[in-house]
Amino acid sequence: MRYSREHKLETHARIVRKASVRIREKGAHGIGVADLMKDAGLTHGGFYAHFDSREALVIEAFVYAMDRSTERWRKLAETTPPAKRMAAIVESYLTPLHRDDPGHGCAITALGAEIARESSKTRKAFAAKLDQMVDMLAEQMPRVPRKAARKQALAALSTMVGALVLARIAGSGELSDDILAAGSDAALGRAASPKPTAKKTRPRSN
Amino acid sequence: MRYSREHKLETHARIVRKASVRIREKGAHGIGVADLMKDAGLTHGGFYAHFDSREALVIEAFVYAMDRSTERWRKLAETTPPAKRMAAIVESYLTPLHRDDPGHGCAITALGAEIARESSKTRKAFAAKLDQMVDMLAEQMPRVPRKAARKQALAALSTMVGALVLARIAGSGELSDDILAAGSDAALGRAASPKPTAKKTRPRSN
DNA sequence: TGTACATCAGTGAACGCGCGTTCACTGATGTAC
DNA sequence: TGTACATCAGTGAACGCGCGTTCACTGATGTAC
Repeated sequence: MRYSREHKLETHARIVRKASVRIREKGAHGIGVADLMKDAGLTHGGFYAHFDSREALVIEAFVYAMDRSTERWRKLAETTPPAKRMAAIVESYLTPLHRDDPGHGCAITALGAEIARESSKTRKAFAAKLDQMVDMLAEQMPRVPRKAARKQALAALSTMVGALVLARIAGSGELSDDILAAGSDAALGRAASPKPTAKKTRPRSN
Repeated sequence: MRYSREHKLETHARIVRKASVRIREKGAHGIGVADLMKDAGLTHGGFYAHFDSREALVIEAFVYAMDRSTERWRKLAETTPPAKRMAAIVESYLTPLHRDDPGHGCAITALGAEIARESSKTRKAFAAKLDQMVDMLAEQMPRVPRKAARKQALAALSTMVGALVLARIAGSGELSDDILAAGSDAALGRAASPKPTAKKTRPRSN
């Protein structure tokens, strides 16, 4: 063989890694095979030595991005006291930094709506990774029964994803910053209840 | 003129109306000019008698969709007692019906992430309509100061949009229904707080 | 009122371009002897 | 160990196709007289 087995795996991984950034930046259909290969330092002709189709790369790139997010959150949780874990995750998510750099951010926000329209195969790969991510989040809720923890995780993730989508639409002005703040408070149960006269909960210390 | 002035306005409106459905279904780049014109009962050559560019139609179609959503919510609010207005809006939003019919649903969820990547002109048109929608939602919160009402509206809308995105990724199984339920509760402040030992707030009656 | 003309929404062929994919070829390296 | 051969990741030209856009033309209707 011209190159060692390792070399091919490394090249493959590099294409996926670079593509996962560019696809999050430009959308699942926003960048072509030739440009993606160029980003990895190659020419487009070699693409099909690594992937059956463009769609196969999109799936791999998405899975890579989701695994990195989940892993980053797990590490963040490990180095944070249990009671503050969700807050640490939510607050690292709803930042101007994340809003302004979709290429290195959450793949759900960058690609979610688009992927929901892809082939059943692509959507299912996406759904499986989403499920893993929710499980990981649910694990960060100490002393909450598994089912309730998952529900809280789903609610928090919904708010996080929605707030980031809205903030990106709003650009980078005051409205956008307000959205990030409102999303953080809501995801952490700090927001005033929509019932107008409800008092704010004062959580017991733990 | 071959056709009356009215006729042209009607045709224009019909193209926009049909396109707004198809674009929400297929994505901002998911359907071509020829198919969009076909949907309106025309051939593609006539397109540029109505629009400067494809992008101009995308903007009009998006604006149309946002106006319809805002208007529908306003009407729903009018026929609902003040204390139940947000609940009525949220619960009509997070349904399997809405999840499974993006073409007639919320344009933010269907197109948000994609539009955030478009030209500045398109994104700003989007942001202006988002702002209007948030204002309308904030008005549905009786006896809450304007600023707090807007914050609550932003939080609720974030949760609604995020939950619908996640539900669409999840497809139509159990996970998907769980997401809708968790999103509804969270958007209405009914969710348990992420702080594990906090008591649920009992809102004063009003 | 009736007639000749001007208008322009709509048609359908054609354009140039970019895309995903294919293919014959290359040449550095692994492998067999 | 040294040499001849086989492999296959990567190259770059070419393919077919669909897209947004342009354009010459049509013909029903509004308008001027």
